[in-house]
Amino acid sequence: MSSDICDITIIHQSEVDRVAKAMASGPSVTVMADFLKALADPTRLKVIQALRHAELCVCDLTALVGISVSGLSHQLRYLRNMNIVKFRRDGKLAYYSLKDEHISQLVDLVSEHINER
Amino acid sequence: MSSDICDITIIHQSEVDRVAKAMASGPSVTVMADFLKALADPTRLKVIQALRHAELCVCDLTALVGISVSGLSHQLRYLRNMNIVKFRRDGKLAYYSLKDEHISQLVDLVSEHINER
DNA sequence: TGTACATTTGCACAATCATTCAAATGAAAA
DNA sequence: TTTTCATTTGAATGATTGTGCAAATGTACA
Repeated sequence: MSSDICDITIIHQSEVDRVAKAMASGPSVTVMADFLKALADPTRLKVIQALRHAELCVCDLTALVGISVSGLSHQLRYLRNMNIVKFRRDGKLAYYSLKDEHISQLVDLVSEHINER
Repeated sequence: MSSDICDITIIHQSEVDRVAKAMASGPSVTVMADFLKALADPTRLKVIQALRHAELCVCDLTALVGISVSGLSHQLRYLRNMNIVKFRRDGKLAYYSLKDEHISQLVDLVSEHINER
């Protein structure tokens, strides 16, 4: 059983309908992809891994991550906008830390997944 | 207490050392980032979400994802290389499915995280 | 064999993005 | 105030990547 819609050939129409309905619930893939994109970068991942162990200022993070100060600052703003990290200012220094525990869980799950192959 | 190394200013040397040591264990951030990158795209996420509900052939996936057949094929190869999906051939059709349960867990965790804000 | 259809592949292009440099801002000390 | 240092911002650039088109491959059927 097959049918044509807008140049797209659908082989199993009923299955497609069923899956399409199931996919409709839950957050949009765009939002999810944007969030995952925030984690899918070596520099940002290093920042997150570092902040799991301590609250750190920008220049200390720079040493740990191995990037220019300004490059790091760009990434920190990115992570701030995505609600992944927060910061507080103490004199001349800005201290960054993780915003909540979800991120740690996710990173752990990814670690496990990679170790298990 | 501060010191200079290669133009990088470290403010809290002992903290940096401690965190650097803690970060050394576990899979490399590059590998983790590559894996996350495979999920951090709306098209690929749609594919994954669809395959969570059924094993599907390429043309059915095309209809569900809303992309050209060749574009989808490129992404499927990508996901295959990353060991995220597998496929079997049945006559002219290629049926794709998720390779293991880790991916589903991860997607669920991301969904939850997004819903909780 | 040749035809028809599903899928893959190679190439090209537009868009996104991570990074650096230079300049600006914030904040404390002199 | 001026100076000094930590951090942020804006602009520019090189690299990566998601996508579609056209051609090639795989597979079954006539």
